[in-house]
Amino acid sequence: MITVSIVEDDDDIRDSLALLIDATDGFSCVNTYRDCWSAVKGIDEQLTDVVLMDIGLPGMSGIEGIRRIKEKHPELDIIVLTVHENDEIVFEALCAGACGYLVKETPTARLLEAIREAHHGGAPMSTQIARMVVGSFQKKSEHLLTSRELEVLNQLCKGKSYKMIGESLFISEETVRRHLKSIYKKLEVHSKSEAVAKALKDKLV
Amino acid sequence: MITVSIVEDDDDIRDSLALLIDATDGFSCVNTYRDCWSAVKGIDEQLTDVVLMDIGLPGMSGIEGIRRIKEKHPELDIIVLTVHENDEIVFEALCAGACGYLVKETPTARLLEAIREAHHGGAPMSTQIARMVVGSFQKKSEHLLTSRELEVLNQLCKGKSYKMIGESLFISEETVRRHLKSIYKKLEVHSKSEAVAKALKDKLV
DNA sequence: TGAAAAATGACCCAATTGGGTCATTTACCA
DNA sequence: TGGTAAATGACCCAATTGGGTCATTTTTCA
Repeated sequence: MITVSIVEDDDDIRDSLALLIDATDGFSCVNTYRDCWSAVKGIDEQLTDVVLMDIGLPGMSGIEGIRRIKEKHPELDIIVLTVHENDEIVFEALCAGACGYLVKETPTARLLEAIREAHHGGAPMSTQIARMVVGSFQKKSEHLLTSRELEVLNQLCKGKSYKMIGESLFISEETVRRHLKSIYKKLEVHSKSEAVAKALKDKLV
Repeated sequence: MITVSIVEDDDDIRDSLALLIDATDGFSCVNTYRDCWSAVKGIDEQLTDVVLMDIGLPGMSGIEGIRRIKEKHPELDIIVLTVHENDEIVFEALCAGACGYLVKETPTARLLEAIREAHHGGAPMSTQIARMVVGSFQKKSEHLLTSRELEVLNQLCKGKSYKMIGESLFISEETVRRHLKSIYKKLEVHSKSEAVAKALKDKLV
């Protein structure tokens, strides 16, 4: 028996979800919440296996709610159930600790399967979301930097000093400085740390 | 009709995969390769929709092969098909440009579905892999750093100088230095760029 | 083959950083 | 309620960095 909590402000949707889950063999909807505050508090006392969570809620944002719930109960699986298929929100939700992301139009059969999947260590997502997530790993191949500059930037991201980079690449420290100047200009940054931050965030290395 | 290439060094597996795909309605196995070199060259001349790729190959590593193929044909979908369910390799493959990752034991029905899914903009993965991928977004909540130190580190990752961090957090530059010293000791680093690299790689911020 | 791009190296100087020591106040927990 | 951790601030000094200018060689490609 998989126990489920629902966080959803729309009364109709919340009730019909609860009804569906309770009516299905192997599932039990233990409690429902209309906002994040009560969910964070309620789940503390009445823990469930899976949480279905809307994130377009009034009051505390769903993202913050996910963060707080996962903070106290890391083993719990949270599936986001929402109308937003916006890039930013998907990644924020996953970073906050959601393990799955479905749009509300998901057919009930798939929704039940997703709950099962989440509880068994999976990460239920729509195919579009999955591609977005996987795509976020791919490097941006900016032809902006030359290959030598990329090598230097790479070393920089390992925390090396000019001197050490020079030794690694068998060039003088001065040449490292030359490359760095060029890199800074192209990336529009003014310090090592900014360059490293940009390189890692934009997956240049 | 979805066209498929196969890269796989084991003759038996390669042939039976090709046979399966050709025997299925809506699929056509256009060519097969026993190593990455010939695949990179061959796919140039005979482009397909999807590539099934083993990555435990002799010669050029499958990862490098993925990188080279995607470099020339970014629109092509590469599904890794392997026995390795090793963390590192999964992420390397995805970073290199693979859109899906399946283990070789995958039932044929699921494999065909995965090819279809990849071609329609999805990212076919086993449930365990999907969770690994999603899990990689979650922050490591190291209690190592104090909350104030995390704030400072956060600013540092935006490329700010001590002076600017001090202004942002309404503390003196000297106090920023104090926190940085403590952060460096805890993270075992010795420069801003190393700290930024560690913070971003380990998702501390 | 000849121009453009890339890679190499040097010098100067001000600003920033890294590491050391010392000290006070606030917050929290046992 | 008393000790410990956290947060704040200061000074010193050597090393590193960032930005400027200048110049040569090698590679690449039209």
